[in-house]
Amino acid sequence: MDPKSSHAPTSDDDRSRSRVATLQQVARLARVSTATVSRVLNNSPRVREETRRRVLRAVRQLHYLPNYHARLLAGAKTRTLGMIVSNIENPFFLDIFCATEARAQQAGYEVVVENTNYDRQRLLESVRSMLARRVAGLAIIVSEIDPQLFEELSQQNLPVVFYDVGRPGPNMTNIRVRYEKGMQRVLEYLYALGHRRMAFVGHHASLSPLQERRRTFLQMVRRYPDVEHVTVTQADGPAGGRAAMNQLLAMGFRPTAVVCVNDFMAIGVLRELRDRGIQVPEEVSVTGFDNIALAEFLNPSLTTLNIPRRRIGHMVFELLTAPPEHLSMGQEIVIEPELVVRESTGPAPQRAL
Amino acid sequence: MDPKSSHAPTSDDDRSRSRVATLQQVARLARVSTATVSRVLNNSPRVREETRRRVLRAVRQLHYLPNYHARLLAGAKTRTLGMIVSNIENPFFLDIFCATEARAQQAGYEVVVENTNYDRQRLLESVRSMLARRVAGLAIIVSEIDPQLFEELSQQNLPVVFYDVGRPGPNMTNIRVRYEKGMQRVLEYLYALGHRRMAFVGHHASLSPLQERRRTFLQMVRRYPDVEHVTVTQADGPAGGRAAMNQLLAMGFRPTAVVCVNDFMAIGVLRELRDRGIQVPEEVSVTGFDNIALAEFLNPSLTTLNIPRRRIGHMVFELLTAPPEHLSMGQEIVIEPELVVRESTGPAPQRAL
DNA sequence: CGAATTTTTGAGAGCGCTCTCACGCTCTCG
DNA sequence: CGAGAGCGTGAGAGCGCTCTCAAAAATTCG
Repeated sequence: MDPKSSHAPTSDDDRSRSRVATLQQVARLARVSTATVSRVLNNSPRVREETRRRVLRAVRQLHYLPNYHARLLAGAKTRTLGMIVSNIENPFFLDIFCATEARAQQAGYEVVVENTNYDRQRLLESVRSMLARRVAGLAIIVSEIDPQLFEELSQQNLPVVFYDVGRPGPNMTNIRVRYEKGMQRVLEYLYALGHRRMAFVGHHASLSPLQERRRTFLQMVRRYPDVEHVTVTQADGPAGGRAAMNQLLAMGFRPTAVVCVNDFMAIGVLRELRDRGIQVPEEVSVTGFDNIALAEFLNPSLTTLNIPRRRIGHMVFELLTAPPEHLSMGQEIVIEPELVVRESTGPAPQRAL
Repeated sequence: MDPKSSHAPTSDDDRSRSRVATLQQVARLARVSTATVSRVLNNSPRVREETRRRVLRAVRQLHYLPNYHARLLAGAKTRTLGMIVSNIENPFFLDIFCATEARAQQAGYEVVVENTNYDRQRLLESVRSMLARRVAGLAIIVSEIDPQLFEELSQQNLPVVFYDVGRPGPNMTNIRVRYEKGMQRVLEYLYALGHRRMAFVGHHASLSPLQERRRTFLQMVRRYPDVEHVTVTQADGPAGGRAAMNQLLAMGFRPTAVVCVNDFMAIGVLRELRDRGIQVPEEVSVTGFDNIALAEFLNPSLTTLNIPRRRIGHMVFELLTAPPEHLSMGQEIVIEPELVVRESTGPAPQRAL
């Protein structure tokens, strides 16, 4: 607006400069020092009641709001945690985030999330951004991973929690889900029901942890020499699941059981089967993984493996905020998935179609 | 650890102090001034190639990462946007966030979200926290609202976008969905199908914008004097929807159509009906609002009103980052929901049960 | 009532960075 | 060959806050 709004110091009258008030201005208005204002804002008890009131009045009058960055820079301790997830649209990740957030909120912390979309590059960027923010702790709940990451992270003196992809180290905790155990349970269960033609629906084959899951499926299924099997891979999510089921059928493979890498994809598998008039579970059984809240609302409701996301979320918070000596040596927390049987699975059909 | 780690300047040897390197240290190692390091880090072209390399080597050697807070404090412009939502677990909000985030990411911005859980107090806290962070723009996508908010916000010279609950003003844009238009369409549609006993499933009766929706339903339905109707209220989400349907039936009211305030709740309504063996849409029709991605994956798939969340998300980004003169006067963007007919609705049953 | 405490307050030094100036250096050109 | 133009660089002043240290004010007590 003002063409001659120069950068010259406006001396006394600096109202016009920055739109927001500073501690300095509050102090001036309240006729006290900045130290005193700071004390009031931080609830230091060593302030006379009358002074406190005077300061608070000035704060209100100027619509003062402390500058978070200045505060941190000046030495206040952060109460911000960072969390990086692969796909926040997948309820699995979202639930963990929400659980951590709830705990954090309660304890006066904040948590900022970033989404990588299963992109290694973005993971690196996100980590750097979190470090630049000087978060008090960082949770890395992703499926992609980069060896470089460990190096960068171990340099920092920062509590880090990994999910699945990490390895314990100084200040680093890893939460590991015994995926193979879960897979084994599913396969045993399906085999016992008579299934001998199985498909695995996965996503993002290029990422090693996800690759791993596919491998686990293959490994486990080979224990049953009489089981035919096939694996397909699509994008994470219902649409990907649907595409996967489509692809499977297009290949001419007609499984009696479809094992999905997670519930989110299973939603799409279920949908595609219904579209084609294939009955679940009468003709095809479907399983997921995670036990997202939605699983029991689906029609048919989904047989899956439970992963205690709420517990994990809380654990993440505990680990990130624990006094450093508690976790300086690094540890690994192991979680066993439990089979939750619902409507989407049943005995294999008597005769092949 | 070191009991005598005093605050005395450690002169040359300050490696032991802060764990992370500073610009200063990088400058020292590279034998240049801090200004030059800053120039290199900010890709200023006016640096000799050799100097740049020397600096970058020092950066790598020290594992240097700029301190975001110091950077901002020193005058760099923020590339962080804030978004506050009522319930991030509701795909409606999540989709808007993701759409905004995607655009932001692309343009080199970040967006930090906060979740209020429909809590007025938390909304206020979140807004303050965002202001303290000095975000470049703030999107308030919530259903609760506080008159005090407008005052606080209009004080700041900050682009703000409201969804539904705002009113245009200086630097403030409001995105308004013509809810009543949507409701009208649904009711016309259902009426034409012969429905004469309808229920409305809402949530959070205490919040005026949500109250408003219930009121809109009542208002619209009264245009049809021969339609019996009832409204119930539960928590947002599938579980709430289920409880609502349960409550409805427990009241002895047997609707032929259930109009849900959003898709998220409709999921639960569908589930409860199926549990009770009530056929959808043969015996009861169900509608949602929002057209979340899941709607078409449900069984039966959900008739709903589309709200272009992706478009809204992009719009939010545009509005928050537009040059100030473009929106200094405030505007209101109006969105018309469109009916999307799927499987969950059909003609009213011939005779009452 | 003055000394000894205790409580309340202020001055000022940073925190780690950006940015403005001004300076030195290398070129160009009259 | 000297003046002027550019480029590359360094010095240093903040940004808005917290915190230490010491001084000032209030309170207590012999």
